[in-house]
Amino acid sequence: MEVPDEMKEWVDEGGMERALSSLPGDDVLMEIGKIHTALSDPLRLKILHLLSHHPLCVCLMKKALDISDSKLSYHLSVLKEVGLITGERKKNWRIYSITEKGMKYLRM
Amino acid sequence: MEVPDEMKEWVDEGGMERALSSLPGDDVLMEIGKIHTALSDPLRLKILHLLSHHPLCVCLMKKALDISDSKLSYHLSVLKEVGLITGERKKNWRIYSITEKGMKYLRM
DNA sequence: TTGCGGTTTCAAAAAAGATTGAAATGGTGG
DNA sequence: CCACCATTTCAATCTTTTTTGAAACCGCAA
Repeated sequence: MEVPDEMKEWVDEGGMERALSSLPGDDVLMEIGKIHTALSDPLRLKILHLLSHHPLCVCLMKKALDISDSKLSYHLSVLKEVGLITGERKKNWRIYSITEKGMKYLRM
Repeated sequence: MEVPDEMKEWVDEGGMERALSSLPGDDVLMEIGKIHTALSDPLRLKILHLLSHHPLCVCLMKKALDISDSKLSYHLSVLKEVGLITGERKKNWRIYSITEKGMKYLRM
C-alpha cells in the first residue's frame, strides 16, 4: 500500500499498530460519546451552569429558562442519564444538583 | 412563588439573579455545544485518538477503521468544521492532524 | 491529453434527537 | 379518601444527524 513519505517511517516502525492497540474500547468510546451528546445542547449547558451555583427545584429552573415543563423534564433526564446531575425528592418538589462529573465537564 | 426551604435563603439573597447573569451568552453556548456534538460519535473519537499519535492520510485511516470513503470523509469534515483537526494536501493525499484544541478535548 | 488514485460532494433514505400538549404519577395536606 | 401541586411520561410530529452509493474533483504521471 502506498502512503505519503511523511508517514512512511512511522508506519514502518509499527506506529499504526501501536495507535490502534492503545485505542479505548468501543464501550468506553460509546459512553464518552453519550456524555458529549448530553453536553451538545445549549439549553442543557445552561441548566448545568445554573446548577453549578446551587441545587435547584424544577420550578425555579422553569421560571429562569422560560420553557415548558415537559421540555425541561426531558433535558433534565438526559443530563441525569449520563450522571452529570442528580435529582432527589423533597416534599412535592424535585431538587437537582450538579455532580462532580458535571462540574468536571463544565470546567472544560 | 413557593420554593423548597433548602433554597429559600439563597433565592432571597439574589442567588438566582447572580446565576442567571453569569450565564455564558447563547452564541458561546451554541459554539461549545457544536464542539460537543462533534465529540459525540464513537467513530469520531476513534479518529481523534488515532490522530493524537501521528498525522495520517485518509487512506490509512480508512484501512484502520474499515469504513467507506464517504463515511470517513463526512466524519473528518465534522471534526474539521469545529477545529479539532486540520487537513493539508500532499501530492495525491490529504493528511489530517489533530489540533491543540483537539488534544485539549481529548485529554478530558 | 488521458487515465488514475485518493478524496470529496451530492441527494436520497434511515436513524437519532427534540418539541409539543395531553394524560398520568405520586407525595401532601385537608 | 380526596383534591391539589410539582413533575414526569407518552405518543405524535418535526428537526437534525448519519449513512449510502454514485458521481464529481484534483493533482499527478504516462
